[in-house]
Amino acid sequence: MARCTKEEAFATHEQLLDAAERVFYEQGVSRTSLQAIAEAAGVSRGAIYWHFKNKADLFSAMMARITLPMETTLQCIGADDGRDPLDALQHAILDAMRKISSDERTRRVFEVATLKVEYVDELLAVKERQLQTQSEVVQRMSLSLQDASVRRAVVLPISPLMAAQGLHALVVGLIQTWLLAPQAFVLVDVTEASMRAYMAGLGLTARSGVGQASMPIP
Amino acid sequence: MARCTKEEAFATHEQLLDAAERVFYEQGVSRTSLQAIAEAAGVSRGAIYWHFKNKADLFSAMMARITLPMETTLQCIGADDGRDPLDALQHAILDAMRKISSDERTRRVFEVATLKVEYVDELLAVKERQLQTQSEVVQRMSLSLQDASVRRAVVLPISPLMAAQGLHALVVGLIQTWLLAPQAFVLVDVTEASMRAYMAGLGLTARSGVGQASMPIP
DNA sequence: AATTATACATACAGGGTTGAATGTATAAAA
DNA sequence: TTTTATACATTCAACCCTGTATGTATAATT
Repeated sequence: MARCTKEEAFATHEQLLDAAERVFYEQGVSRTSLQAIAEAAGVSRGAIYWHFKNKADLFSAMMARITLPMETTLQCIGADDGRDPLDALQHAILDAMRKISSDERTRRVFEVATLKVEYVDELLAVKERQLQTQSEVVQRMSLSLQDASVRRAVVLPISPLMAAQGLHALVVGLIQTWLLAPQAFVLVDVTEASMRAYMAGLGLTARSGVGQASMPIP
Repeated sequence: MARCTKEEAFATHEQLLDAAERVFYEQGVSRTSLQAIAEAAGVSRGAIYWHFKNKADLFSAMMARITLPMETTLQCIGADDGRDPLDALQHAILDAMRKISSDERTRRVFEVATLKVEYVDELLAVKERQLQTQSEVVQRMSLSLQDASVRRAVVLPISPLMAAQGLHALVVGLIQTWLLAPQAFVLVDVTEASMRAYMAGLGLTARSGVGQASMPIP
């Protein structure tokens, strides 16, 4: 009830997000009351309304805390100018898969976002953000694939955009199906295998060496 | 209020499912009350409780009406003994994509199942059914891919199971991303292109001819 | 023709949730 | 040191939804 220091306020802010992750995961977003989250965080409902506008705002903040770091990582795959773009892309994807597999919290948030929330009304804004991010990711993938094809002096059998859309769908689908049945397969392994096959089908093969210059065929 | 004939009762049963599709699509499953569905169907809430146990049962029935036909279709891809298994598989997938793209109702139900429902509590049973179906589909895909590799006398670069899991993920991901942004790409086109690339990466190429016998390399 | 089960409609009880309004002790500002 | 804005806690009003129980007209049964 008493006013606390700024650090303490930030702490309860994080505790609320932590609690939201747990309770949303257990009960789904729509069935959890702000009362339940407040109790899980050890505060009153008033604290939630102080830090967040409503449940949608809280959910959005919970999502942002997990996805923003991953998105900024994805934004950088084009900036690594020295490395081979295909290697960078594949490594970034595999790193993301590793994180989803190993980090319990990341996995929980992804499961909530995929299976335990309804994107309607106020939460449509979150869906729009995902859509925006998705569009940017596909765009970057498209550029990386085209760059890789140029470096390898191969002609892609399909347009770079379609190739990127397929690759992105593959990644999204792998995450989705793995979340539905995590024991069905090892996410990183199947990702690596299927992604390699897909790349091979595009005529793109991984380069083990790093920093190789563009080398047209003789 | 009055008892009606069996055909009329079946009609209201279907009307309730129709109304559920519409209202669930507009408001999401958790936010729609049975009252709203009853009104949309032009009946009272009592009618719903007569035909269905509760909202979860109604949702499950709505899903089953759309997915059961598609599932039975998928079950048959291994039974077409005459045709090349790869062709059959690819055609079945493309047919499903065509249906999702063209049939408004199918698309709505898929969108509800993907973006507008939370798989918790009573609805976990529906998730389990999806998981079961998914497992069977992957199994069939695995067999088809292996069969195709034998007929073509090629060695798959990865295990048939992993290849099937990747293919299934590709399909699921294409549906998911397309539902999120239907105007972003043409579902059937990108599916055909990316699936062809994936198959090529597995060393499998489509056979235009039908009914060709197994032909080992000379 | 009488009975019975059906296919709903209506009424009822009960409970949980939201958003806002208000209270308050204290950290921070002046 | 006084003031003020902060960081919550508590209370309140209002609403809607669910499940069940009951009513009832009629198709189907015998």
